[in-house]
Amino acid sequence: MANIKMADIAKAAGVSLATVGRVIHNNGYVAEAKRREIEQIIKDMGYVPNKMAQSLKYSNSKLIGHMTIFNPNMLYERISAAIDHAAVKEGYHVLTLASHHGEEKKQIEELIGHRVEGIIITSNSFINREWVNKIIDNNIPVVMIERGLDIPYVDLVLVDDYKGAYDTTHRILEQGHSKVGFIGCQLKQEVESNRYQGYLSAMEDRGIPILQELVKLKTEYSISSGYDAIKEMMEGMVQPTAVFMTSDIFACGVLQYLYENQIRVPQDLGLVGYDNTIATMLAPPINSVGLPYQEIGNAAVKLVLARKEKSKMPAQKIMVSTQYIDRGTVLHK
Amino acid sequence: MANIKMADIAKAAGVSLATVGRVIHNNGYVAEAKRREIEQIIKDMGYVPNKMAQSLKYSNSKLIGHMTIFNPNMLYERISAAIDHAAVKEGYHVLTLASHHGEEKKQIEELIGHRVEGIIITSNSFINREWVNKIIDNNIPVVMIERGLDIPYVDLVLVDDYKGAYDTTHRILEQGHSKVGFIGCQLKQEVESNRYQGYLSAMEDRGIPILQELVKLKTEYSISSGYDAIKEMMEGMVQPTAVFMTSDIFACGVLQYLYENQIRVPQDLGLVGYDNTIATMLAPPINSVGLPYQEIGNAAVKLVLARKEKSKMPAQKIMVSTQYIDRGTVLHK
DNA sequence: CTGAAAGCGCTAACAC
DNA sequence: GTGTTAGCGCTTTCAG
Repeated sequence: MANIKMADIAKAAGVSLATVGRVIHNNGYVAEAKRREIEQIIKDMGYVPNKMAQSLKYSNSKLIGHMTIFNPNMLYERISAAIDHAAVKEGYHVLTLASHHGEEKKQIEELIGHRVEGIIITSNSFINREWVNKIIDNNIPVVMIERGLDIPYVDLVLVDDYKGAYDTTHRILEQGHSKVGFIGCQLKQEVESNRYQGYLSAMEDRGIPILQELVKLKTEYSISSGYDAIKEMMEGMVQPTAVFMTSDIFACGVLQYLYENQIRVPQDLGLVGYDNTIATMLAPPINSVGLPYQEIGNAAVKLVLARKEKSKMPAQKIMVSTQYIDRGTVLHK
Repeated sequence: MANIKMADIAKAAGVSLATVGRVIHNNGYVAEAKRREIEQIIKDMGYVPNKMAQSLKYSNSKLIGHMTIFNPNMLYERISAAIDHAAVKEGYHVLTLASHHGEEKKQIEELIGHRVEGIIITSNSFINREWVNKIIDNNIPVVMIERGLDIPYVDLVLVDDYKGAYDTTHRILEQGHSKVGFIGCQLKQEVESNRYQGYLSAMEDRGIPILQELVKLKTEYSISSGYDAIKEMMEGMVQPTAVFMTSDIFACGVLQYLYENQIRVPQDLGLVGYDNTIATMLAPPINSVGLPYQEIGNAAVKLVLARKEKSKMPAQKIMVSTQYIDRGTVLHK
């Protein structure tokens, strides 16, 4: 009762492969009685078409590759889920490879080997042009999410981080705060500098001077970086009345420091995170800048499939907007 | 420059398919010069063997299916990553389908269609015997993680939750606490009743009466359930001095309530969570009962591959142990 | 209305 | 040392 193939059905029904095929695909003419009989046999024997054989025949795998990197916060999980969801809607499945840095090249070969019809790369800072070009050379569409390289024919799904940071900072300022701290990551990529620029511009547009003591750029997104950053700030010369962080993961460390030192949120200090992943789990749940995960997943899959059709169309860039989630952790001053 | 196949290499090198095959698989005799030449051509043309064709030929897909359910905490992510890791070590890839309840049947058909060589089902409470049997009928090994059904030939990777809960409760009691609260989920499956029983037994073994006011069994694992549970407890007749929760996600809600009410951890109340996923992110980071994720992933993959060889061996059951992670959130009383 | 047969890309047994 | 060929499971055109 295992590994039934079309031929088994055909034999059992005393017909040819072609007839079974017609029944399965509901096309061509098959005598009604025979059709019903064959359908019954298929059900009884539990036959399921072999996708590998189909793929080989059609020269399409109905597979999309997703490369991502393990992430301290839950971005990866959210986007992965969104891509899965979007892909299934289009009749595709996703082969996800979550890499530890260093395995990228092998992974790309695996995906090409599987003849995936597109590769989505999420927020990977380590991918290099050479590998991406290898994918392109294989005529496989590449879509990069959140962190993109400017490569011909590589489509991008980007988050409007500048606006996200600007608007958020602006809101905090409108609440009457002026000592607004910033905790972010070093400016090695656009994501980081966009968020930082958004903060700077919003401050400047209000004519509020930037105090270097209130700006902390750490080397990595981590709980301890958040802890260290807020500690430095609070023990420094100037104390913030509100802090904007470019990741919820920073907020974890920040809240741990504040907890130890009995500094209350939002009474003593206002807080806003980014990504809106962990924000809701914290005590207190904090305001955060949310990304439209499903929209990102849909866009990425759409771009992959579009480029399959027209591989030489100019690179598309889809920009999605963030949404400010207000949980009351910034008080009016 | 796209979709190179063996025949292209053969033609470019002026040799037959067989010779190219020998070079690729490094077997048989090929003149050294020719071998080198062909290797160069393969590299230049960026040829990567088509796994679908190989799979069809070998009748093996080198794919393992993983079915999981979206989970409020991060269990899914952790186990998924561990399985991926273990599978790759064995030369397999994982097709992960994270279901929203209701799609299970279709998903199983997809996996069978892909001729996966095994299916791992993680902590899914909704899967039913009929579907699992359909998989077995297709001669595909099934391994269930954390929540298993007692079905012939279905291997299980279980967590020793009874011991995890017993030991944890025991430790808390040894710290001098006696009013130890319990926040868990309704006892619909073994996981839940094992954890509850562990708590009960540890209490009883110490001769400490169970106070119903200190036991809260909620309908779901969620932040708000944790919040409600602790609220009920703290506003009730008897207050706990420490609380054991069967999931870190409960701890989120608990800490939110405590924060609002200025109840300090661990000074006013001791706290221990479960899963050790979110525990480290909280303020304060709390003690938690950790699962050996990589061990679970390894075991699941090992069982799948073993059963591929001997499909009729009696069902195996691998029991893994939890580990208490102490972050100091239970004080000596 | 139904069947025969070619071919998707690859492997390996067999022949030279 | 190297080439020819059958066949993995499926689809589909072309003949009947």
